[in-house]
Amino acid sequence: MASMDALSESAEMMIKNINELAADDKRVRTSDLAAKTELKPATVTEMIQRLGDLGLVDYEAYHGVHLTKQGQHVADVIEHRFNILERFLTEILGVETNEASEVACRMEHVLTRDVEHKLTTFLGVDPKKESELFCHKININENDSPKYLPLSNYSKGKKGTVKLIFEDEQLSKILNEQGIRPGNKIMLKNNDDNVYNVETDKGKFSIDRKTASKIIIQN
Amino acid sequence: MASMDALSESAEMMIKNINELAADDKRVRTSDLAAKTELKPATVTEMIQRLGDLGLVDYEAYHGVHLTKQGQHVADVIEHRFNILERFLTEILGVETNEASEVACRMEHVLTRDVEHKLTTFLGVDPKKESELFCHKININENDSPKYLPLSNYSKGKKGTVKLIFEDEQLSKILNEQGIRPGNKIMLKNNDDNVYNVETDKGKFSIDRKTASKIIIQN
DNA sequence: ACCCTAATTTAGGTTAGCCTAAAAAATGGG
DNA sequence: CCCATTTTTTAGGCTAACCTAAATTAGGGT
Repeated sequence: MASMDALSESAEMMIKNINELAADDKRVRTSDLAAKTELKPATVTEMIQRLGDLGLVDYEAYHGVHLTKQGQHVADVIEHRFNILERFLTEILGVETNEASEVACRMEHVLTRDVEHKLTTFLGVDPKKESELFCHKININENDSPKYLPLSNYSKGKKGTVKLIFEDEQLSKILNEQGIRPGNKIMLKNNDDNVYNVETDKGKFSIDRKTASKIIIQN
Repeated sequence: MASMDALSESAEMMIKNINELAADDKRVRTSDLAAKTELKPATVTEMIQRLGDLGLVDYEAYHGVHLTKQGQHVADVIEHRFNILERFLTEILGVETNEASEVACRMEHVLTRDVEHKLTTFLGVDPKKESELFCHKININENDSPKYLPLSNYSKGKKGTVKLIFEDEQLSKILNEQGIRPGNKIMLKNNDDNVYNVETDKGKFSIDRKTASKIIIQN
């Protein structure tokens, strides 16, 4: 499989754009790609021919392109990298949307798989969902993740110690009574998008996602 | 001035390497740059001539290069971007050092000023500068003999200024973001044996005792 | 079915960024 | 102070990624 790392930024951008223009499996036309990428049609032709040689697109002269399975995989990876970078820039750093898009669009080409995975974990997306994207499974190593994480980013079964609870005094009091307080042990039993089921020495509790994001745990 | 954004990654890398090889204002030799960049000497010559045309280096045939004021500025920006990216990758994401360096080295060329600043803020003050700040400020204050106490020794209702946070870099970053950082005001609202409820200009937080003991406050 | 237009490709040019090989300049030991 | 060795530059070549202009093909309207 043509390793991603071998692809130039231009090539990756072309694949990304092909993917974004591909409506219900239809072949994407040269002129549409030219418009989207702001390149001249002749340049697009040259590029998609090269991508064809690499087996990333199915190119037929005068009849546009279609991503191959390999090409689709590359597109998925790029798209995911763009999304997490954009989320990081806007949600965590507070960068304005347009600028975040632009920067994410340039950074997406230099992320490694490991950094991508760790950033994803940091942002709180279930890494298992992510791993479906890849043919070969990522080994989700327990001890290579960041040491301090919001409860909302914890994965099922993980245990840790509460370090810090943000913001809400009222809430803090309630959590306190349930044994969720700085210094105490906590374990995330399981969760879905909105509900985090945890266990402390006081028993079992269900916490909503927003609240969970304010509870920092040390593993 | 030649806007940074106009520079290619290669050009920026060359400037970075010139800067790193420049010992006490001496001119940097082509062969040393070739060794460091793993490019051929002929390629280095070509590049530094182009940088010379851009006014970023002072190039004299057969006598190496020296960064101009403009070139030095570019080098400083790149270096700073590299440092914060590397710190983010290692300290926040937990990426292994070698990989963090490599990724930071590729990302440093695509950061905007705004993202650079926001990431810097996110990471907080450079720990080295932090300790300087600590040393300088100790004697500046107060008719009252200033007291330096760990937060864990503070009594209810007492206000003070955070001076130093010990030991834990990871945790330090988190505290930093919440306004618990050297120089900032903090107030202990109340506490029991294990939980310290404090207020800063960023809001209210609960901190465990062990953590509180690492936060030194000046009243 | 044919032609015209729009879409596409080919042909050929440019620049940055790399290379090798050859020429030129610096340098230092006798 | 001279020449042999090392360092640097020049000359010339290559590829990716862009371009324009010209040739080619596709496809719709009559």
